Amino acid sequence: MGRPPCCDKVGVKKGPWTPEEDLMLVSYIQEHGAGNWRAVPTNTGLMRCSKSCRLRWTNYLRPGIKRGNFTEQEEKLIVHLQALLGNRWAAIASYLPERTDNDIKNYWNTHLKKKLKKMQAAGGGEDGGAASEGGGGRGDGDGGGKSVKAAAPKGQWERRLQTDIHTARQALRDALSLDHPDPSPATAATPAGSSAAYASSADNIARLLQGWMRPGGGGGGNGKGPEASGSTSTTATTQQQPQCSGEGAASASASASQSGAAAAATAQTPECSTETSKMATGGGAGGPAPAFSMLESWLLDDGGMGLMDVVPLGDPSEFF
DNA sequence: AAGATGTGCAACCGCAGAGGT
DNA sequence: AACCTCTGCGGTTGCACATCT
Repeated sequence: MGRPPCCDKVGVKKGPWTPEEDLMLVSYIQEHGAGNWRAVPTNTGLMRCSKSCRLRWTNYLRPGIKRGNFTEQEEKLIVHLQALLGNRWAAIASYLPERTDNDIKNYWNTHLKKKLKKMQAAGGGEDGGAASEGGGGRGDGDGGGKSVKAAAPKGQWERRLQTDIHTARQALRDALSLDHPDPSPATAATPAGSSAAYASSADNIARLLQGWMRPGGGGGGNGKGPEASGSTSTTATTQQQPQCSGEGAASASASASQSGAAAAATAQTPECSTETSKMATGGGAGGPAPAFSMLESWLLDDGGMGLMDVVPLGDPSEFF
């Protein structure tokens, strides 16, 4: 008996999401929490496949997602991790809690791959670490990925990470030491044009999210945080972050970029931008997943405490 | 100014693993 | 133990926007 399709192909809407659909999805998740995706289309009346809803949420609407403007530091991390882990974007994304695997994957395919190729063509380039590490195995990342795959059962990337942890540490140390502590210039250097593309009319969604994230409960809707399981761990992390509406706006708005609306970026409050920059420098006290500072302290801590010692295997993101 | 080409991003598809019955 | 359903992941595609001629 063949497996039934995840959703009926007939009557299922495809293509870009409209702000209205986003709203419906967000308000549903707000009430019921993320999860049980199967029920989402039925309960919301969305003519979307459950998978599509989940994807939309995890890649886009979920609070705490940073979009565009990859910093140099992030870039290097990605390059190194890709060299180590291959195209295991979800695993890589767990090191960058504010980024989605899709985002990282896209960024790799559109920017980094070319960049590395260029560097290699130029004879190594400044990012020697990545280039050399990637060297043979990189290619399209398949080499690395497959070799790792062969070593361990698929879907058990946490274990593989644990196995690779020493190499990963080394690579991360390289990546971070190559870097200037302040990533912001890279961000600032990015042409405003691209970020403007994220402007949208969906700031109503942003407001919705804002209102949602404010309650002291620490976000995550009803605290269900169903996505906190397994490899979607990044979600759990980001949901704990004190949310800045700007972030929400940025995420919620991208769809709107397709409907060509106005700038939701304006919804960003001054405090929020401060928070955001704090996050960027890893100096954010208290809340916002200072990924890099944590990474750095982890790296600096040579006392033999592995990442996995700190983070329960099932949810590595809690480390951040 | 208009058309052609290139680039980037959001979304879809199919497969595989995990968990439940 | 076997089967079924749901969820997550990675690869790929198509569209919209930007840049160039």
